[in-house]
Amino acid sequence: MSDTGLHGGESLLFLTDEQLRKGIEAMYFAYRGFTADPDRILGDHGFGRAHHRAIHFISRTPGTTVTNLLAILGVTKQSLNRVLRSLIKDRLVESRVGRRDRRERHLVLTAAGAALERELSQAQRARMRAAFRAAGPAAVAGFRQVLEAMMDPDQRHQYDVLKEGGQP
Amino acid sequence: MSDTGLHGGESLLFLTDEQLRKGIEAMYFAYRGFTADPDRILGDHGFGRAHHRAIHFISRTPGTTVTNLLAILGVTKQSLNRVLRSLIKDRLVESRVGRRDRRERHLVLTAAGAALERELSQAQRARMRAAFRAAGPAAVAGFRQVLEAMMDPDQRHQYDVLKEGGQP
DNA sequence: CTTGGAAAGTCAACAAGGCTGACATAAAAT
DNA sequence: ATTTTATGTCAGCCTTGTTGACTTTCCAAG
Repeated sequence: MSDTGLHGGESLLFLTDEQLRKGIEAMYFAYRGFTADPDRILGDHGFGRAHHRAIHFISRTPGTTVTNLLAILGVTKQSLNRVLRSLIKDRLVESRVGRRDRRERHLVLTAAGAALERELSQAQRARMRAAFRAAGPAAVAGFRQVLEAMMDPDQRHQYDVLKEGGQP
Repeated sequence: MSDTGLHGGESLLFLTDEQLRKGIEAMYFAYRGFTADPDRILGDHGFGRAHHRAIHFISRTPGTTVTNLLAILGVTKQSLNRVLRSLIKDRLVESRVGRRDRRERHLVLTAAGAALERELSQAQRARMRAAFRAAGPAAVAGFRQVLEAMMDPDQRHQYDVLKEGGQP
């Protein structure tokens, strides 16, 4: 652990149940704000949050396979498949049969898909930017530290792979 | 449009699209960790996340009315009613007719309801505590600042009312 | 080469929990 | 007496999760 520096008679007041409860409620209300703008946009286009997640991660790692996406999203392939099918039908995502392994489907956004992705991520970034700016760089660093410590190890791994990787 | 507003000589590197994207993904993966433990417990008991939210806020403000809960949770009364009905049927929540205003229903947890609430909140606090401890007090302060800045104003108001209030 | 299993993806059906709309009742407010 | 408010209920729809059964494709052991 990151040298908690909590020994001797140090104050652990930030670990009281009361402080934890505030953290829990902050997480709950903030997440609703976090998803509010994309949800509105998606509703206008006739999609849901599940579509957003697929679009986001396909945009992040173009050409990813269904199995890969499954690991990131942590849902069943049947559930993902339904979402993917509607995105493909509406020409936002293209599914390409793998060249080496023809069982695989490689997923990429079409121009229309990329346009929706931009619309969604711009809205979400705008809110995040406002929050970051209001809180300042030091707070942002703390925010990220706590969130990373809160992830399940598996999810944390998915996050880390994306974190620095990006599109090479 | 990275580096939206570099003025003066100030470094706004923490507001680049790349940093914002990491914040967005951190929020997504962390929220999954945040809900993972309660979801497991709820599944064992045959309830869902919606029941958890109701139980949590009834526990926080015992005797609260349905309308009040509606404002906090931001769902329709039909949706909340379905959840409440099953909680009442299973004797986790008690609905008491208002004394002053007999249209109102005041909601309180039964002993069984309080027991489940403890089980859920202990699990959730344990994870939050581990994350807080790993990140340290300064990070926790930043975490809360960013989350509060990310809330919608209405939600922020609900949060503030609860924040200091507790049970009077 | 064949065959048997594993991996990738698809289809069908069900459940939870959102939503809207319409309506009922009781009590408070005017 | 009338209107408004708080609550509850029925019916029906949608999204998004689930499990089970199935096909296609690949690969490796015989």
